[in-house]
Amino acid sequence: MTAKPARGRPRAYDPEEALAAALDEFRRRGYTATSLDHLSDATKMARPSLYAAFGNKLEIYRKAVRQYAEESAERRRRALFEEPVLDKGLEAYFGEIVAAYVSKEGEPLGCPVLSVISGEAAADPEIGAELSAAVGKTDALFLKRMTMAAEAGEIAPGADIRGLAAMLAALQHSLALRARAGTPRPELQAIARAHVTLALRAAGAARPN
Amino acid sequence: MTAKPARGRPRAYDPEEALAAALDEFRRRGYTATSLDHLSDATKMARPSLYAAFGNKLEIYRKAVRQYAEESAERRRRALFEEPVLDKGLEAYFGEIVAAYVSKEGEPLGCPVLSVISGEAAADPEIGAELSAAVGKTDALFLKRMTMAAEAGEIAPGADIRGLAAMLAALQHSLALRARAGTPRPELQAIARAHVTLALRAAGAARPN
DNA sequence: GTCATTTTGTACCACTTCGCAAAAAATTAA
DNA sequence: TTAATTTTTTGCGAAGTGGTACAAAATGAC
Repeated sequence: MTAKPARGRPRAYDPEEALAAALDEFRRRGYTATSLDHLSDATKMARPSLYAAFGNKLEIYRKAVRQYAEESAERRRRALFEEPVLDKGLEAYFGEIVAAYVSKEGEPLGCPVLSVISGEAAADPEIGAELSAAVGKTDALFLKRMTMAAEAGEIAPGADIRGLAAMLAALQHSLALRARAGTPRPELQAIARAHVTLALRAAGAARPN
Repeated sequence: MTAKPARGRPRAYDPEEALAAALDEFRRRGYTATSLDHLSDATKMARPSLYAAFGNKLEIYRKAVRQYAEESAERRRRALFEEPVLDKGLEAYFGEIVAAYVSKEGEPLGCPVLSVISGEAAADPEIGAELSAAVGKTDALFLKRMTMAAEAGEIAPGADIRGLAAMLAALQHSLALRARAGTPRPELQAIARAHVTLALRAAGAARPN
């Protein structure tokens, strides 16, 4: 990843930083309310540069989300799967989720996807697809983990694997929404813990507490 | 509620119909993406009439939501409380929720509040308050119902009342989001049923099935 | 009919929106 | 130096934004 010497005028911005700044802007304002001028200010790139580098508004958003997902979601996936004990894996996963849904300054901003494009998803098919894909990925993740847990005998035989996965996804959706509504971080953590505990009890799991 | 003879030129619109049409527009497009022109078209009211009748955009939205809430949320509240058996009450409640989150034509549009203003809630304090209030009302509703159930001995003594209430609220949040992402009605129903069943099991409730 | 009253319709305001064309600047290669 | 290449900068344009002023229209009261 060393910088190539390039040929023409060197670019005055770092694409990764720019996309991170753009995502932050989207996260604060919502998709539609974020204008290219806002993005231009946040990234310190002139509008035509933005356009040349990333494309139109939707493409900027998509690229910003992809960068975020590759960095953040991967860490969450590991938290969920590299811990063999289901209870602890879920604890770690939702710890990462809560951390991701709160800004560095502590503001509960919610999810860069769920909390940001929900409003536009019904009217714009492309954005609808984006939201649907995000939901689907989370579902698949939990379904896989619950299947693993069932095979490992961590949850009662005959338990409703799909239902349990959906129940955990619901927690994630709820955390995104609550964060967006301003619920502070400690409360989000408490909600996550209680929900996981109850879900495991419903699963007939080996009692953690 | 009979129409008063009034004095000046009679209004050419029905306020209730206009607010319903406005809410539908908000629901389809999201808050920011819905312009006064869109509302003007949908309600067949000229923009100045809209303004004179309901106020600015945010007030139009608020009044449209209030009308929806008074009509729809009241029915849900009754479904939840007038059925003494917890299981059946929850079934009825979420049946109403799913119905409300799908349009008459069958399009899964989500919640007129949760799915519509989530994007704007972080940037605009007034909208943030609106979202927060909506979340809080649902929480209070479930908390009250679970407290009743505990007193009636429908759930295990010492059960986590707050946690269970939050878990049911999470289902509602998840249904709003999934509907917004295009999940068809039968699937929403199935998700709701499974979630309620699992939540009741976690509560140590009298087994329904 | 005439007046007061209320709603409607037309037109407009200042501002913002996305997107782009074209020129200027900064660099490497020759 | 000159040429080639890439990025930045300036500025524009057509459309849309929320909001409003003001005259025209439609009614009941007198």
